[in-house]
Amino acid sequence: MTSRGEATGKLIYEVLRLHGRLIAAGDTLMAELGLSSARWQVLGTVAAGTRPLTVPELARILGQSRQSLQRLVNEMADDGLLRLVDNPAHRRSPHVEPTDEGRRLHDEVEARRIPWTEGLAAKLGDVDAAAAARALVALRAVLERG
Amino acid sequence: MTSRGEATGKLIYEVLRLHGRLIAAGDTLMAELGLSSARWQVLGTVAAGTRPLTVPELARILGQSRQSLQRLVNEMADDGLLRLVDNPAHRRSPHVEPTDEGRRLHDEVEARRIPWTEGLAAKLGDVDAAAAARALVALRAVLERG
DNA sequence: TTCAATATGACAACATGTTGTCAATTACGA
DNA sequence: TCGTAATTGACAACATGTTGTCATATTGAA
Repeated sequence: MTSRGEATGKLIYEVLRLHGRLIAAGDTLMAELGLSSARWQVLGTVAAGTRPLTVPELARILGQSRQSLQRLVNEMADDGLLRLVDNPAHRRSPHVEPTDEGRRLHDEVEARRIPWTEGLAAKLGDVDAAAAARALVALRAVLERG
Repeated sequence: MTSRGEATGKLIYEVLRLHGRLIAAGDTLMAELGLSSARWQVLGTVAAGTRPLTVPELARILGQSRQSLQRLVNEMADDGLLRLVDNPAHRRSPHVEPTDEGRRLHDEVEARRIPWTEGLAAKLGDVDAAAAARALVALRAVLERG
């Protein structure tokens, strides 16, 4: 094992370890809103997007299976957070949009997420989060290519 | 939102996006061995450890709930991969150890994981994976404290 | 030593994620 | 244009993860 290999393996291991703690923290932070981490991730992606997305596109962005996202989106639509609107470019695959209630909830998510993130950033001191994020983007790109 | 906050938020978002792809890649890589990502993570942590671990310790290391790990460990013990041995320091909470079959499987996991990781590392070019891993460790430490 | 707080295993209910399958639609090259 | 390959939604089966609860064991402070 080369030292570069060791470092990459460590990075992957840390991504796996961090994930559970981020989900737990997110669930706690948004519990008052009745939103799970899975749901505010979807809401955030849909609400922040500049262009409308279909369910399969959402799944690719979030790195999950098409079927998982389909079910989650259907449930969130049933709950009045999302709306499926005609996609002129594809008769079968509608665009996913937040409803007014979805947008309102997303605003509340952001109102909690931003100060929480700022708190983390402050405690991170001089850690270069931007460089780390770029490394993760690069790793994701490699995984998506191969 | 400060620029440090933005960077931390981006880092968190990328951890969430990357996780699904790593699980998928791991499942594919180890499918021949009949091991899911959840199982080879447990096997790796138990097999690599210098000291024996209890189920709650494993859960804390992997960032998951005690109950999830308990079930997974019980199932893997039923399948002959793990063994629960008396813990002199705690009558109720036994140590989790790999069986011979578990160790053999772990060796095969490593025989697949290492070249796969080296391949990723090579494709990552001059990305500083070690620095990124240190940033994730720091972020995890902050989450675990707060 | 005693006793309250904490930790642990077991179980249940549920949310979230995976794969596989199928029919229908869409995309694309010959 | 035609025909095949890829995409999509729906459904089912299952793995993995969460929380809550309970009884029991362990720990630590008075």
